[in-house]
Amino acid sequence: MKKDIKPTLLDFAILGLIQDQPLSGYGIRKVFEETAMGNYSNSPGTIYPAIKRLEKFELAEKVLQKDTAKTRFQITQKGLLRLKEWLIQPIEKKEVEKKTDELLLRFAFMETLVNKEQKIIFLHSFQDLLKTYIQDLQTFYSNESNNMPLHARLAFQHGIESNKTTLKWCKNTISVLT
Amino acid sequence: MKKDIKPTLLDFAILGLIQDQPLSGYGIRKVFEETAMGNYSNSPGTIYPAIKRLEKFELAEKVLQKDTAKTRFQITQKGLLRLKEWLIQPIEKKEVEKKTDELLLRFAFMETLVNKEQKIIFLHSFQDLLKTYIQDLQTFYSNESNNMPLHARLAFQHGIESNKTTLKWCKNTISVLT
DNA sequence: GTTGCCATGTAAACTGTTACATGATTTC
DNA sequence: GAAATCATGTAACAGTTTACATGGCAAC
Repeated sequence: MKKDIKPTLLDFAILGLIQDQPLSGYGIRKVFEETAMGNYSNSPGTIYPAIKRLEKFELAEKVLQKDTAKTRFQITQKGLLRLKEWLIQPIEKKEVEKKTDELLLRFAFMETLVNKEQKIIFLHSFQDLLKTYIQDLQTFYSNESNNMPLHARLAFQHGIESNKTTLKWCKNTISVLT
Repeated sequence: MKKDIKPTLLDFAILGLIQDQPLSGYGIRKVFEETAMGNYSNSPGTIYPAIKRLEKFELAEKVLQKDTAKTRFQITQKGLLRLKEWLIQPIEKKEVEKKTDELLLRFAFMETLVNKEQKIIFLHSFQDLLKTYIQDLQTFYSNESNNMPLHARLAFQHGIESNKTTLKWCKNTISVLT
């Protein structure tokens, strides 16, 4: 039992951050606190246990320090593999509908770890699923908007427009990468 | 101690749903599962404890049934007050930056519970905070984009475009309501 | 008559939040 | 030398997920 290692989204966010350069726990907290990156908690009670989890799973490890500087953590080989696996896993319908942010995070971390073909596959898949979803939303709206209260209708429109914006981004990003 | 009743976002989502018509636990689950509404868990282990919470706080109560039909829950007077309080609370910077969905949900639930002036105040506040945030993002982008990896840059652009879309929605919605 | 959905719940494990605690280093 | 920030952690608690369990009712 307990064969599967199931890192949380936060775990992957940390792995993605340390894929380039090692960071201290505090450094990670600062990134989550100060940059626009992610809605991840930057509280010590979240970050330090998460780092411990990654160490336990052998996805991250302490950097051997020469001097007595602060302890920093780097990604392991196993961690890189697991991160890459997460990055290139097929996109699910549910993710497009409710977890756009997570997909964007995955894209952001693909820079060096994923080859160009896989990036394009990812973006095309994202694009196609978005098209279908937008269609569904619009069909629903055509059929139901007369029965919907004004505010529900307006909020629904926001959903449609948001997804259209993401679709445009997909198109543009594909053309940038090609 | 334990004076404060702090409903979770899920609690408010349920309260908003039952502000009109009573629903059963299963009915609530179906809404979360089938409609585009919210990213809220529809698992029984989440919904039923949440309903119990609401009952404990006296924000929702069982509907007295004549026949032996399934138990449904309705919002109480206290629940309506608490919901309204949540709806009209001032928007914080952090919410605009990281919790757009929650703000949209609040707007969707305002239909009958909040008067027109308060709706407009809400939308103007949302709009103003968005303008500032977009400015900040663009300033950051101008200064830093040359140091940013391609994927980070592209993901960042998505963030800017998303917020612009929401800003447009605000403008349009204000004009619809006025 | 059995398959599938309606309907409600519980238990264990885990994650995340909040608050507390501590000490070093930097800045004014 | 006081205040702020760097830096790491722990403990209690609350909420969510996952899996399990159960029974009624409808359809075919």
